[in-house]
Amino acid sequence: MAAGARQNERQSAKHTVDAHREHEDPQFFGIAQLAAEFGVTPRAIRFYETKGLLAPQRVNGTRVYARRDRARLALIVRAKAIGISLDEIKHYLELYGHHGEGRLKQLEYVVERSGQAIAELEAKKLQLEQTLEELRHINRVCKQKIAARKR
Amino acid sequence: MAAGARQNERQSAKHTVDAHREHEDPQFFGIAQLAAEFGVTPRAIRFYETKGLLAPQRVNGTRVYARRDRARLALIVRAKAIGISLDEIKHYLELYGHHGEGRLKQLEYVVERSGQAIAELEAKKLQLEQTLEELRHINRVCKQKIAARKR
DNA sequence: GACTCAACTTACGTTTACGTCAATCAGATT
DNA sequence: AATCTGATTGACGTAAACGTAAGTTGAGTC
Repeated sequence: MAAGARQNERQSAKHTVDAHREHEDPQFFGIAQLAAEFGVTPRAIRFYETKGLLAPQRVNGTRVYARRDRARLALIVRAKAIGISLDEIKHYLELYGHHGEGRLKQLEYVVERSGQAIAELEAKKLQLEQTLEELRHINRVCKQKIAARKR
Repeated sequence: MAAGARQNERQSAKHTVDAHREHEDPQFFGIAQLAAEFGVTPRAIRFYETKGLLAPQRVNGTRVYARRDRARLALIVRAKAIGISLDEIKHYLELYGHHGEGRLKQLEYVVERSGQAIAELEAKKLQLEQTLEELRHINRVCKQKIAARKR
């Protein structure tokens, strides 16, 4: 992964332009690029867009993702991995978006919502740790039994 | 919750029997009881059964859950809260079931599978911690901004 | 200007995890 | 005996999160 950065080089009229961009961080990304990088399908990314989680610019219809969009996608993928629904993720993303410029009322709202989100995730974390404990116990016990039999 | 233990007392022919059982842990549970205790619907519990996650005894067709079944349900509910699919949960439950009596081959299988499960859950935990960090950051920053405005 | 190729849209199919509804049936109550 | 309660079994419906297929469009290439 993260292989989308260095594409196979081809000779073309714009290779000099490419050359002087070679060591910059890419500013924009295509849908397939991001899909490969984050291990999701382009279809999924378009789906997130229909759900209002992403809003890339269009260039003649083609989606062009800026680094902000890339960051949002990263958040989406991580949140999904934890088991958060897209609807919830949307709320989280709104938190990420609005904590810069808002009025006092808005800031307070963000504090409240993010507080809630933190509490919920911490609860999940506890559950997760407990299941992990139990699995580790099983693992340990079985290993001991195996060792006991080999003697 | 956990209110299923003390039911409203009623006068009946077996109140003496009830009396001498009053301070024991209940051995068996009904479907509605467990549903209330774990915050799921009876229909969901039956659904888990069709998926092979539970196998309560039947008394004239009525489901009667022993403490083992109750424990399994507890595991299911916890695992679900983390975002594990029922299919995966089924595998986990098989681990819980078989780590007592198995042959060496089976023990080794359990060690391997539980090792995998542990690795996956630890990955999830890392993701979760990162999202938590970010949310805490947002929360902190917003609180500071609010404090700054109030001065 | 035809071709290619990637990306687009529209629409329908699929899987997971249930909910809802209807009919039924066993036990307990009246 | 009739009724009421609580549980059971299908059958069907639904929402989320995509996948798949079919046809379209736009940007470069020859």
